[in-house]
Amino acid sequence: MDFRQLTYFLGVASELHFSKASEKLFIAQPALSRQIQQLEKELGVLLFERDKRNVKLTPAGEYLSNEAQKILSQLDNIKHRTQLIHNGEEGEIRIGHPGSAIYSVIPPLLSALKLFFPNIKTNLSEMLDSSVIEALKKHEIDVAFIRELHPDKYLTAKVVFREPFALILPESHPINENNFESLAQVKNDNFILPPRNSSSVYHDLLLRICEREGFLPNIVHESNYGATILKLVEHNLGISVMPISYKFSSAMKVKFIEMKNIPERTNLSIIWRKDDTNPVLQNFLKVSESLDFSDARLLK
Amino acid sequence: MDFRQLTYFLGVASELHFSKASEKLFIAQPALSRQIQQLEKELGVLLFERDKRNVKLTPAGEYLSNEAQKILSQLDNIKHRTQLIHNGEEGEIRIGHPGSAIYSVIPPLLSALKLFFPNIKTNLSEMLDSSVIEALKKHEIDVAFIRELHPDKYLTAKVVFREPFALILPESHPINENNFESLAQVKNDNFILPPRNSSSVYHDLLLRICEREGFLPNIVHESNYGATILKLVEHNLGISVMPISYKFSSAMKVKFIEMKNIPERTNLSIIWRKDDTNPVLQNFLKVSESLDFSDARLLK
DNA sequence: TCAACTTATACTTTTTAGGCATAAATAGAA
DNA sequence: TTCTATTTATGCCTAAAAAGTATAAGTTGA
Repeated sequence: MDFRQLTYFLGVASELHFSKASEKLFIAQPALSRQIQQLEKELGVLLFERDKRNVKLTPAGEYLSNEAQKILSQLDNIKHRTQLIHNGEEGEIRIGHPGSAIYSVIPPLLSALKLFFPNIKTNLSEMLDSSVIEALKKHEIDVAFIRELHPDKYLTAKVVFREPFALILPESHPINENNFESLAQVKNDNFILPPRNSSSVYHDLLLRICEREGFLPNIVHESNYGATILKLVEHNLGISVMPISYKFSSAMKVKFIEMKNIPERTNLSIIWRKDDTNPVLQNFLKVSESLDFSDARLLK
Repeated sequence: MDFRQLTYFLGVASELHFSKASEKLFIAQPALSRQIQQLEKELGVLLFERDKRNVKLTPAGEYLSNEAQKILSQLDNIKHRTQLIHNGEEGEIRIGHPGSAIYSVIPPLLSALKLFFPNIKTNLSEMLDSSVIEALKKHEIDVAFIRELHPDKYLTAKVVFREPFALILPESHPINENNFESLAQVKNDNFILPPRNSSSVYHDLLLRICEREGFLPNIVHESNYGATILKLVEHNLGISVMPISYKFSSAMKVKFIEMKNIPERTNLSIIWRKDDTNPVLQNFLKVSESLDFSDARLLK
């Protein structure tokens, strides 16, 4: 039994006339008769009752006709969806990202993705930089946003977004936007940062600036998550340095003082497996390239 | 695309190795390679990523693999069920019958059918003799039980059950099993019967016997349905004559006096379209032939 | 009884699938 | 680095299957 025979069978079943059906199917009548005979022989089932004048479906033929119709239309659907997947228009992409990306690149990116590829589903996993590489290599995610780059033979990364740092202070702190000039002003404050091993950017930045300003910061608390750090600052347990985009993340009572006058910026890079040919990933990368993640657009 | 190609595709998809798959599929490796290429070309979709060393499914191939598996197993199922229908082991048979048959042949027949052909469904329609012929010819039913035979070119009928008549009397009536001898004893009673046009057996029977006994019955009520007639008798509105099997039909307060001493019997025949080749019907007829609808078994 | 119509069969041609030999590419061993 | 083993792809030929043409055979209705 093959699809051709089923199609022929449906042709005869709908015409109930071999000659007419053969015309519609663009084959000769004897060829059609023989294919039907063959199908009947293979199944061991009489599908049509025919005399020299009339053709009608047997109950088994009736059943097969309904089912064959269904299965052929299913098959069309499968073909079509297979093609969509091939073109990367349908499927899922699993994205790893630091918590902060939720306040910057992710919303516009998902909007654009939805616009151009409405049938691509996304699966977002918030994860620390330290987990991203492993998750990619284990195929647990397909693409990620990451702050720090570790060049890797099997991965490609590309900076998509740069943003300045902000000094995070409790509301009661004497420093404010107007009187802030340099980090030296808070050299006696306690600092709260992510642990060095999970994300070195803050440490390195802080240490670099402090060094420039001639002091060594006193780190008193550590936490992996931005929201936790903000909460600790709010409760007067210390001050911090974070990417400015966290400003839009919550309604905590802390001050964000953008450090415009220092050259350091935090990069957000997109990273994926170099050899990943998944068309959904390719489309995801295209969309992300097409977007201009300028500070202006994201931070207003 | 045909089933062969899908089967080959599934073979490669499960082995992820063309040479091994070709062995399992009992064809040469180049033939397999070419069939897969052909499938890919027809779909316009790369199904496998292959270098000279490794073969793996693309996302589209992954999808197709799942779907193809489903559709091929569906197809197996369809083949199987088509064969069952061909053998008359699956399907539905629509049965027309007089109300009285529910109290005689139908229960043992349905039990036997269930036993031998558990996948045949039945659809019972109670109908008057007068509707049966038309319903059969309109293909509204496939087989029927009928009391009166009207020989018909397109129908075949066969007597399956004979039963004696009973005189139906209200409980208060002076005649009883012991003192009943002949219908002449009730020649002055009022009779309740089905209308002549819908079922002549009762009329004809009654008239024949009465004629023999030398009187003309007084028919005062008519009703098509046995239960109605019984109710009217119960309420003392007259007496009736009905097949003895109604005795087991209800708990109405009426007396059934079997008229053993008269030769007349009512026949119940099975009737179907002579040219109906529906295998379910054939099996139904076989089962019904295999049963012995003797009075003894049914009326105890 | 014959003409018209419809499906089936016989035979031939065309198309497609499959087999064999081998090329091409690559990983891993020597 | 070179060679060998392994694996998929390609070229070419053969075999099988499908489709075409002509026509037989059976049936209906004029």
